[in-house]
Amino acid sequence: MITEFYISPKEFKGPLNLSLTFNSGQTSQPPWQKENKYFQELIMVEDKPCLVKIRHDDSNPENDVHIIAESLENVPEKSIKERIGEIFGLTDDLSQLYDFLGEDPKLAPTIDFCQGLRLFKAHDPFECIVSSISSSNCSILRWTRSIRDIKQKWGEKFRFSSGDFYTFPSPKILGDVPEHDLEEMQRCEDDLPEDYIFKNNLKACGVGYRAKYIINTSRIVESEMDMGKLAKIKYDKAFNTVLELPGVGPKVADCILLYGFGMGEAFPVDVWIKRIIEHLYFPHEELKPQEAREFGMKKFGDYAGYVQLYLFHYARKSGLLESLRKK
DNA sequence: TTCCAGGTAGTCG
DNA sequence: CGACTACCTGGA
Repeated sequence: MITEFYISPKEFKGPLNLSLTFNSGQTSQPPWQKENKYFQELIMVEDKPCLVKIRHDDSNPENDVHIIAESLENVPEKSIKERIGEIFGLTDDLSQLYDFLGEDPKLAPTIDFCQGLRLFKAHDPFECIVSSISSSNCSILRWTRSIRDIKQKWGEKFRFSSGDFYTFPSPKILGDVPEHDLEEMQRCEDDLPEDYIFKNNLKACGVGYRAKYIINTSRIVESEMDMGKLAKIKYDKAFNTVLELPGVGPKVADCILLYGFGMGEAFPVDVWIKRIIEHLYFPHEELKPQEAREFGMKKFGDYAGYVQLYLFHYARKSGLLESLRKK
């Protein structure tokens, strides 16, 4: 069953640039698959699998956002629209954000570089947790490939007119997956051909030493972490909670809370954000990551997540990033 | 071919 | 507590 509708830009505040939002390297989950002019992904709406295709002609901010959703069961348009709004931050008031950025001479230049860039939230918090762990000390190319492989191997497959799509596996399933070739072999029956290639294990997805973090994190999420509760508690408490997961340090914790749980006051500090903050605000000092995080949270408050996003994209496009490369 | 980027966990003082 | 380093993979 197909649901098709439009969202008028009058329904949200400030501009939207959908391609920019997808391609700004945000660490929540892999970007959606592009087909023709549509970005598409399988998401759960009211617990029902739904292939959502979204398109926006970014050249004109007056244009409507076009949505085509394909589902096996009936899913109300209103629910799909709400999910889209959450995921692409359509309820975020960018005009207000730009007023805030404009007040700080260090941040004002980011506005022109990032028109319509919005926080791209995860559609599945657990996928976001695993993505964030996989992304640590790792290139975007590599961890997105890993997540794609994990979905194909252990997710549930759904067939749509434009192809097969997979859900991200549940914590229960992922917590019980073999860590590496040896473990997969030990679990198998003995009558395998000599040249059998083991590939149904986590390390075969290219996650490296993070495989055991992912498995142990899955088990904790499955047995003792209430994701629904996590979404409702305050940022500070949530931060300390997710910090306890193996493979989750301060940077990954903040990515999980920002992208997976929509906590805009999180300020994820990677090596680049640290260098950018030093360059802009502490030109003759070297900060520790923790100090950069505290500075950002205090100075940017509820906008911290957006400031991080805007600073990084601005630095990348303006050439600042290149000039800050190692030292 | 070797080298290196990139957060976290573990170890040492 | 702070400082230092091993960890895995793939792209340069």
